[in-house]
Amino acid sequence: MPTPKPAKLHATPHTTDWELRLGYLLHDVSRLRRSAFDRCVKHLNVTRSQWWVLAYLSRKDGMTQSQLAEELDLGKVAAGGLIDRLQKAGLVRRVADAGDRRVNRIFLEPKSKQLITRLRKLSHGMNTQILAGLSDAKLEATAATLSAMKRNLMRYLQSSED
Amino acid sequence: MPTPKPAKLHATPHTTDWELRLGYLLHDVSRLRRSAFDRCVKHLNVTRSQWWVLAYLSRKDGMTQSQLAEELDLGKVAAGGLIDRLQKAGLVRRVADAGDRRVNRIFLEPKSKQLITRLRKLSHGMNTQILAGLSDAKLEATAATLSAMKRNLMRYLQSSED
DNA sequence: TGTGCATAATACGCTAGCGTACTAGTTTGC
DNA sequence: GCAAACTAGTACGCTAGCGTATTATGCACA
Repeated sequence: MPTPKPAKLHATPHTTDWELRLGYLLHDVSRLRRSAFDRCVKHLNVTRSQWWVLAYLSRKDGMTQSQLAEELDLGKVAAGGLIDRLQKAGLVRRVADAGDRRVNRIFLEPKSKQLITRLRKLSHGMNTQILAGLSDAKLEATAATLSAMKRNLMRYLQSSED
Repeated sequence: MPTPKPAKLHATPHTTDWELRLGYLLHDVSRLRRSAFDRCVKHLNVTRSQWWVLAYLSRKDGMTQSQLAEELDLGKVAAGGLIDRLQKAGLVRRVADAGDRRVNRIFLEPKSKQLITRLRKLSHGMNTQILAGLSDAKLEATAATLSAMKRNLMRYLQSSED
Protein backbone atom coordinates (compact mmCIF):
# COMPACT_ATOMS: atom_id res chain seq x y z
CA MET A 1 0.00 0.00 0.00
CA PRO A 2 1.66 2.95 -1.43
CA THR A 3 1.81 6.18 0.31
CA PRO A 4 -0.01 9.14 -0.91
CA LYS A 5 2.03 12.15 -0.13
CA PRO A 6 0.81 14.70 2.36
CA ALA A 7 -1.09 15.72 -0.70
CA LYS A 8 -4.66 16.06 0.39
CA LEU A 9 -6.83 13.86 -1.72
CA HIS A 10 -10.08 15.63 -2.29
CA ALA A 11 -11.36 12.41 -0.79
CA THR A 12 -14.27 11.87 1.50
CA PRO A 13 -15.19 15.45 2.01
CA HIS A 14 -16.75 16.74 5.20
CA THR A 15 -15.41 13.87 7.19
CA THR A 16 -12.79 14.53 9.78
CA ASP A 17 -10.21 13.29 7.39
CA TRP A 18 -8.20 11.84 10.27
CA GLU A 19 -9.19 8.62 8.79
CA LEU A 20 -7.05 9.31 5.78
CA ARG A 21 -4.25 11.11 7.44
CA LEU A 22 -3.80 8.40 10.01
CA GLY A 23 -3.87 5.78 7.34
CA TYR A 24 -1.07 7.43 5.46
CA LEU A 25 0.94 8.04 8.55
CA LEU A 26 0.63 4.50 9.76
CA HIS A 27 1.68 3.21 6.46
CA ASP A 28 4.57 5.62 6.15
CA VAL A 29 5.92 5.11 9.60
CA SER A 30 5.68 1.38 9.32
CA ARG A 31 7.39 1.33 5.97
CA LEU A 32 10.08 3.76 6.95
CA ARG A 33 10.77 1.88 10.14
CA ARG A 34 11.24 -1.23 8.12
CA SER A 35 13.56 0.40 5.59
CA ALA A 36 15.55 2.14 8.26
CA PHE A 37 16.09 -1.03 10.19
CA ASP A 38 16.89 -3.10 7.15
CA ARG A 39 19.35 -0.55 5.95
CA CYS A 40 21.06 -0.25 9.27
CA VAL A 41 21.57 -4.01 9.64
CA LYS A 42 22.21 -4.77 6.01
CA HIS A 43 25.92 -4.99 6.58
CA LEU A 44 25.26 -7.85 8.99
CA ASN A 45 23.47 -9.74 6.24
CA VAL A 46 20.27 -10.17 8.14
CA THR A 47 16.85 -8.76 7.50
CA ARG A 48 14.43 -7.45 10.03
CA SER A 49 12.19 -10.48 9.79
CA GLN A 50 15.13 -12.74 10.36
CA TRP A 51 16.18 -10.66 13.31
CA TRP A 52 12.82 -11.24 14.95
CA VAL A 53 13.19 -14.95 14.58
CA LEU A 54 16.58 -14.78 16.20
CA ALA A 55 15.22 -12.58 18.96
CA TYR A 56 12.55 -15.08 19.80
CA LEU A 57 14.90 -17.99 19.69
CA SER A 58 17.27 -16.18 21.98
CA ARG A 59 14.53 -16.15 24.56
CA LYS A 60 13.33 -19.67 23.97
CA ASP A 61 15.64 -21.90 22.05
CA GLY A 62 14.41 -25.10 20.51
CA MET A 63 10.96 -24.01 19.53
CA THR A 64 8.91 -25.85 17.00
CA GLN A 65 8.39 -24.22 13.62
CA SER A 66 4.71 -23.97 14.33
CA GLN A 67 5.31 -22.42 17.73
CA LEU A 68 7.57 -19.88 16.11
CA ALA A 69 5.02 -19.10 13.45
CA GLU A 70 2.39 -18.66 16.12
CA GLU A 71 4.50 -16.36 18.24
CA LEU A 72 5.64 -14.33 15.29
CA ASP A 73 2.13 -14.16 13.96
CA LEU A 74 3.13 -15.63 10.65
CA GLY A 75 1.89 -18.43 8.50
CA LYS A 76 3.77 -21.67 8.83
CA VAL A 77 4.99 -21.26 5.30
CA ALA A 78 6.47 -17.84 5.87
CA ALA A 79 8.11 -19.08 9.04
CA GLY A 80 9.49 -22.08 7.22
CA GLY A 81 10.97 -19.84 4.57
CA LEU A 82 12.66 -17.60 7.11
CA ILE A 83 14.11 -20.63 8.83
CA ASP A 84 15.34 -21.95 5.50
CA ARG A 85 17.26 -18.76 4.89
CA LEU A 86 18.57 -18.57 8.42
CA GLN A 87 19.71 -22.15 8.20
CA LYS A 88 21.41 -21.55 4.91
CA ALA A 89 23.19 -18.64 6.55
CA GLY A 90 24.30 -20.97 9.31
CA LEU A 91 22.53 -19.06 12.05
CA VAL A 92 20.07 -21.72 13.00
CA ARG A 93 19.69 -25.46 12.97
CA ARG A 94 16.69 -27.73 12.46
CA VAL A 95 16.69 -30.71 14.76
CA ALA A 96 14.23 -33.55 14.41
CA ASP A 97 12.21 -34.07 17.55
CA ALA A 98 12.70 -37.49 19.12
CA GLY A 99 9.18 -37.84 20.47
CA ASP A 100 7.23 -36.60 17.48
CA ARG A 101 8.69 -37.31 14.12
CA ARG A 102 6.67 -34.61 12.42
CA VAL A 103 8.38 -31.92 14.39
CA ASN A 104 11.45 -29.83 13.72
CA ARG A 105 12.89 -27.93 16.61
CA ILE A 106 14.90 -24.84 15.82
CA PHE A 107 18.09 -24.04 17.67
CA LEU A 108 20.45 -21.13 17.44
CA GLU A 109 23.89 -21.88 16.14
CA PRO A 110 26.67 -20.51 18.32
CA LYS A 111 27.54 -18.20 15.46
CA SER A 112 24.39 -16.18 16.02
CA LYS A 113 24.92 -15.39 19.67
CA GLN A 114 27.23 -12.50 19.02
CA LEU A 115 25.14 -11.32 16.13
CA ILE A 116 22.13 -11.11 18.38
CA THR A 117 23.76 -8.85 20.91
CA ARG A 118 24.83 -6.57 18.11
CA LEU A 119 21.36 -6.54 16.64
CA ARG A 120 19.86 -5.82 20.01
CA LYS A 121 22.03 -2.78 20.35
CA LEU A 122 21.33 -1.52 16.87
CA SER A 123 17.64 -2.04 17.30
CA HIS A 124 17.57 -0.24 20.59
CA GLY A 125 19.59 2.63 19.24
CA MET A 126 17.37 3.07 16.26
CA ASN A 127 14.21 2.93 18.28
CA THR A 128 15.34 5.61 20.67
CA GLN A 129 16.32 7.82 17.77
CA ILE A 130 12.91 7.39 16.22
CA LEU A 131 11.20 8.41 19.40
CA ALA A 132 13.46 11.37 19.99
CA GLY A 133 11.67 14.41 21.31
CA LEU A 134 8.49 12.61 22.27
CA SER A 135 7.38 12.68 25.87
CA ASP A 136 6.31 9.56 27.69
CA ALA A 137 2.85 10.99 28.01
CA LYS A 138 2.53 11.39 24.27
CA LEU A 139 3.86 7.95 23.63
CA GLU A 140 1.48 6.47 26.12
CA ALA A 141 -1.46 8.23 24.52
CA THR A 142 -0.38 7.05 21.12
CA ALA A 143 0.03 3.51 22.29
CA ALA A 144 -3.46 3.62 23.74
CA THR A 145 -4.95 4.84 20.50
CA LEU A 146 -3.12 2.25 18.49
CA SER A 147 -4.28 -0.44 20.86
CA ALA A 148 -7.84 0.65 20.36
CA MET A 149 -7.37 0.52 16.61
CA LYS A 150 -5.87 -2.89 16.89
CA ARG A 151 -8.81 -4.09 18.91
CA ASN A 152 -11.21 -2.70 16.34
CA LEU A 153 -9.28 -4.36 13.58
CA MET A 154 -9.25 -7.72 15.25
CA ARG A 155 -12.95 -7.50 15.86
CA TYR A 156 -13.44 -6.49 12.27
CA LEU A 157 -11.41 -9.41 10.95
CA GLN A 158 -13.18 -11.76 13.29
CA SER A 159 -16.60 -10.63 12.18
CA SER A 160 -15.80 -10.84 8.49
CA GLU A 161 -14.60 -14.39 8.69
CA ASP A 162 -16.27 -16.62 6.18
CA MET B 1 8.73 -8.00 10.91
CA PRO B 2 6.78 -10.42 12.85
CA THR B 3 4.76 -9.44 15.76
CA PRO B 4 5.76 -10.39 19.17
CA LYS B 5 2.65 -10.93 21.17
CA PRO B 6 1.82 -8.62 24.02
CA ALA B 7 4.31 -10.88 25.67
CA LYS B 8 6.78 -8.62 27.36
CA LEU B 9 10.23 -9.42 26.18
CA HIS B 10 12.62 -9.03 29.05
CA ALA B 11 14.20 -6.62 26.57
CA THR B 12 16.03 -3.42 27.18
CA PRO B 13 15.41 -3.16 30.86
CA HIS B 14 15.07 0.15 32.65
CA THR B 15 14.04 1.90 29.53
CA THR B 16 10.53 3.14 29.22
CA ASP B 17 9.70 0.21 27.05
CA TRP B 18 7.40 2.37 24.93
CA GLU B 19 9.95 1.87 22.32
CA LEU B 20 9.05 -1.77 22.11
CA ARG B 21 5.38 -1.54 22.68
CA LEU B 22 4.97 1.11 20.04
CA GLY B 23 7.00 -0.90 17.62
CA TYR B 24 4.76 -3.91 18.04
CA LEU B 25 1.63 -1.85 17.84
CA LEU B 26 2.69 -0.06 14.73
CA HIS B 27 3.53 -3.27 13.09
CA ASP B 28 0.35 -4.96 14.17
CA VAL B 29 -1.97 -2.18 13.21
CA SER B 30 -0.33 -1.74 9.87
CA ARG B 31 -0.45 -5.41 9.11
CA LEU B 32 -3.99 -5.87 10.31
CA ARG B 33 -5.15 -2.89 8.34
CA ARG B 34 -3.65 -4.40 5.28
CA SER B 35 -5.20 -7.81 5.83
CA ALA B 36 -8.57 -6.34 6.68
CA PHE B 37 -8.64 -4.24 3.57
CA ASP B 38 -7.39 -6.97 1.32
CA ARG B 39 -9.93 -9.38 2.69
CA CYS B 40 -12.77 -6.97 2.33
CA VAL B 41 -12.02 -6.19 -1.32
CA LYS B 42 -10.88 -9.64 -2.30
CA HIS B 43 -14.19 -10.38 -3.96
CA LEU B 44 -13.54 -7.47 -6.31
CA ASN B 45 -10.28 -9.06 -7.41
CA VAL B 46 -8.14 -6.11 -6.50
CA THR B 47 -5.48 -5.71 -3.87
CA ARG B 48 -4.86 -2.73 -1.70
CA SER B 49 -1.79 -1.68 -3.62
CA GLN B 50 -3.72 -1.82 -6.84
CA TRP B 51 -6.51 0.19 -5.28
CA TRP B 52 -4.07 2.98 -4.49
CA VAL B 53 -2.93 3.12 -8.04
CA LEU B 54 -6.51 3.39 -9.21
CA ALA B 55 -7.22 6.04 -6.59
CA TYR B 56 -4.37 8.18 -7.84
CA LEU B 57 -5.30 7.73 -11.43
CA SER B 58 -8.85 8.71 -10.67
CA ARG B 59 -7.54 12.04 -9.54
CA LYS B 60 -5.04 12.49 -12.29
CA ASP B 61 -5.44 10.29 -15.28
CA GLY B 62 -2.65 9.85 -17.76
CA MET B 63 0.27 9.98 -15.41
CA THR B 64 3.65 8.69 -16.34
CA GLN B 65 4.83 5.48 -14.71
CA SER B 66 7.59 7.38 -13.02
CA GLN B 67 5.21 10.05 -11.77
CA LEU B 68 3.03 7.35 -10.35
CA ALA B 69 5.94 5.65 -8.68
CA GLU B 70 6.98 8.96 -7.20
CA GLU B 71 3.55 9.79 -5.87
CA LEU B 72 3.00 6.33 -4.50
CA ASP B 73 6.45 6.30 -3.00
CA LEU B 74 7.40 3.16 -4.81
CA GLY B 75 10.28 2.07 -6.93
CA LYS B 76 9.74 2.23 -10.64
CA VAL B 77 9.90 -1.51 -10.79
CA ALA B 78 7.21 -2.06 -8.22
CA ALA B 79 5.02 0.49 -9.94
CA GLY B 80 5.62 -1.17 -13.28
CA GLY B 81 4.59 -4.50 -11.83
CA LEU B 82 1.38 -3.11 -10.41
CA ILE B 83 0.54 -1.55 -13.73
CA ASP B 84 1.26 -4.82 -15.49
CA ARG B 85 -1.26 -6.60 -13.31
CA LEU B 86 -3.82 -3.84 -13.59
CA GLN B 87 -3.43 -3.85 -17.33
CA LYS B 88 -3.81 -7.59 -17.49
CA ALA B 89 -7.00 -7.20 -15.49
CA GLY B 90 -8.20 -4.65 -18.03
CA LEU B 91 -8.43 -1.82 -15.52
CA VAL B 92 -5.76 0.37 -17.00
CA ARG B 93 -4.10 1.11 -20.29
CA ARG B 94 -0.55 2.07 -21.22
CA VAL B 95 -0.38 4.69 -23.91
CA ALA B 96 2.86 5.71 -25.57
CA ASP B 97 3.55 9.41 -25.20
CA ALA B 98 3.78 11.25 -28.50
CA GLY B 99 6.37 13.77 -27.41
CA ASP B 100 8.75 11.50 -25.53
CA ARG B 101 9.04 8.03 -26.86
CA ARG B 102 10.45 6.67 -23.61
CA VAL B 103 7.27 7.48 -21.75
CA ASN B 104 4.17 5.44 -21.07
CA ARG B 105 1.14 7.27 -19.84
CA ILE B 106 -1.35 5.32 -17.79
CA PHE B 107 -5.06 5.75 -18.26
CA LEU B 108 -8.01 4.22 -16.52
CA GLU B 109 -10.17 1.94 -18.58
CA PRO B 110 -13.87 2.73 -18.38
CA LYS B 111 -14.30 -0.59 -16.64
CA SER B 112 -12.57 0.69 -13.53
CA LYS B 113 -14.74 3.73 -12.96
CA GLN B 114 -17.47 1.84 -11.22
CA LEU B 115 -14.98 -0.27 -9.36
CA ILE B 116 -13.38 2.82 -7.97
CA THR B 117 -16.55 4.20 -6.48
CA ARG B 118 -17.18 0.86 -4.84
CA LEU B 119 -13.67 0.74 -3.48
CA ARG B 120 -13.98 4.25 -2.18
CA LYS B 121 -17.04 3.30 -0.22
CA LEU B 122 -15.53 0.15 1.15
CA SER B 123 -12.37 1.92 2.13
CA HIS B 124 -14.23 4.68 3.86
CA GLY B 125 -16.46 2.24 5.70
CA MET B 126 -13.56 0.21 6.93
CA ASN B 127 -11.63 3.20 8.07
CA THR B 128 -14.44 4.57 10.12
CA GLN B 129 -14.95 1.20 11.74
CA ILE B 130 -11.30 1.05 12.64
CA LEU B 131 -11.45 4.42 14.30
CA ALA B 132 -14.66 3.67 16.15
CA GLY B 133 -14.72 5.01 19.66
CA LEU B 134 -11.77 7.33 19.27
CA SER B 135 -12.24 11.04 19.79
CA ASP B 136 -10.93 13.60 17.35
CA ALA B 137 -8.62 14.88 20.02
CA LYS B 138 -7.03 11.49 20.47
CA LEU B 139 -6.70 10.98 16.76
CA GLU B 140 -5.12 14.34 16.37
CA ALA B 141 -2.63 13.66 19.12
CA THR B 142 -1.78 10.33 17.58
CA ALA B 143 -1.33 11.83 14.17
CA ALA B 144 1.02 14.39 15.66
CA THR B 145 3.12 11.74 17.33
CA LEU B 146 3.27 9.67 14.20
CA SER B 147 4.29 12.69 12.20
CA ALA B 148 7.12 13.31 14.59
CA MET B 149 8.22 9.72 14.25
CA LYS B 150 8.04 10.00 10.52
CA ARG B 151 10.19 13.09 10.59
CA ASN B 152 12.72 11.36 12.79
CA LEU B 153 12.77 8.42 10.46
CA MET B 154 13.28 10.49 7.38
CA ARG B 155 16.09 12.33 9.04
CA TYR B 156 17.57 9.03 10.10
CA LEU B 157 17.38 7.59 6.62
CA GLN B 158 18.81 10.76 5.19
CA SER B 159 21.74 10.76 7.53
CA SER B 160 22.57 7.11 7.00
CA GLU B 161 22.76 7.45 3.26
CA ASP B 162 25.96 6.11 1.83
C1' DT C 1 -7.27 -52.74 15.96
C1' DG C 2 -8.09 -49.97 12.82
C1' DT C 3 -10.20 -45.86 10.62
C1' DG C 4 -10.88 -41.20 10.57
C1' DC C 5 -9.42 -36.67 12.16
C1' DA C 6 -5.83 -33.40 13.61
C1' DT C 7 -1.25 -31.60 13.24
C1' DA C 8 3.80 -30.39 11.45
C1' DA C 9 5.98 -29.34 7.78
C1' DT C 10 6.55 -28.68 2.77
C1' DA C 11 5.35 -27.60 -2.20
C1' DC C 12 3.56 -24.49 -5.31
C1' DG C 13 1.85 -20.27 -7.04
C1' DC C 14 0.53 -15.62 -6.30
C1' DT C 15 1.28 -10.30 -5.00
C1' DA C 16 4.40 -7.07 -3.41
C1' DG C 17 8.54 -4.63 -2.63
C1' DC C 18 13.80 -3.78 -3.02
C1' DG C 19 18.20 -3.24 -5.74
C1' DT C 20 21.07 -3.47 -9.61
C1' DA C 21 21.95 -3.74 -14.35
C1' DC C 22 20.55 -2.73 -18.93
C1' DT C 23 18.28 -0.51 -23.17
C1' DA C 24 16.25 3.01 -25.67
C1' DG C 25 15.57 7.61 -26.00
C1' DT C 26 16.46 12.78 -24.60
C1' DT C 27 18.94 16.67 -23.09
C1' DT C 28 23.12 19.24 -22.25
C1' DG C 29 27.37 21.28 -23.28
C1' DC C 30 31.31 21.91 -25.65
C1' DG D 1 26.61 18.46 -34.41
C1' DC D 2 28.14 15.10 -31.57
C1' DA D 3 29.59 12.91 -27.26
C1' DA D 4 28.43 12.66 -22.44
C1' DA D 5 25.14 12.65 -18.96
C1' DC D 6 20.63 11.91 -17.67
C1' DT D 7 15.85 9.73 -17.76
C1' DA D 8 11.86 6.15 -18.56
C1' DG D 9 11.02 1.81 -18.51
C1' DT D 10 12.18 -3.21 -18.27
C1' DA D 11 14.70 -7.59 -16.91
C1' DC D 12 16.31 -10.33 -13.39
C1' DG D 13 16.94 -12.00 -8.86
C1' DC D 14 16.17 -11.59 -4.05
C1' DT D 15 13.18 -11.45 0.56
C1' DA D 16 8.74 -11.60 2.39
C1' DG D 17 4.07 -12.74 3.06
C1' DC D 18 -0.55 -15.08 1.82
C1' DG D 19 -3.45 -19.22 0.64
C1' DT D 20 -4.31 -23.80 -0.64
C1' DA D 21 -3.05 -28.50 -1.38
C1' DT D 22 -0.14 -32.44 -0.09
C1' DT D 23 2.49 -35.70 2.70
C1' DA D 24 3.78 -37.85 6.76
C1' DT D 25 2.90 -38.64 11.22
C1' DG D 26 0.36 -38.90 15.57
C1' DC D 27 -3.91 -39.57 18.25
C1' DA D 28 -8.57 -40.85 19.67
C1' DC D 29 -12.52 -43.25 19.52
C1' DA D 30 -15.40 -46.76 18.08
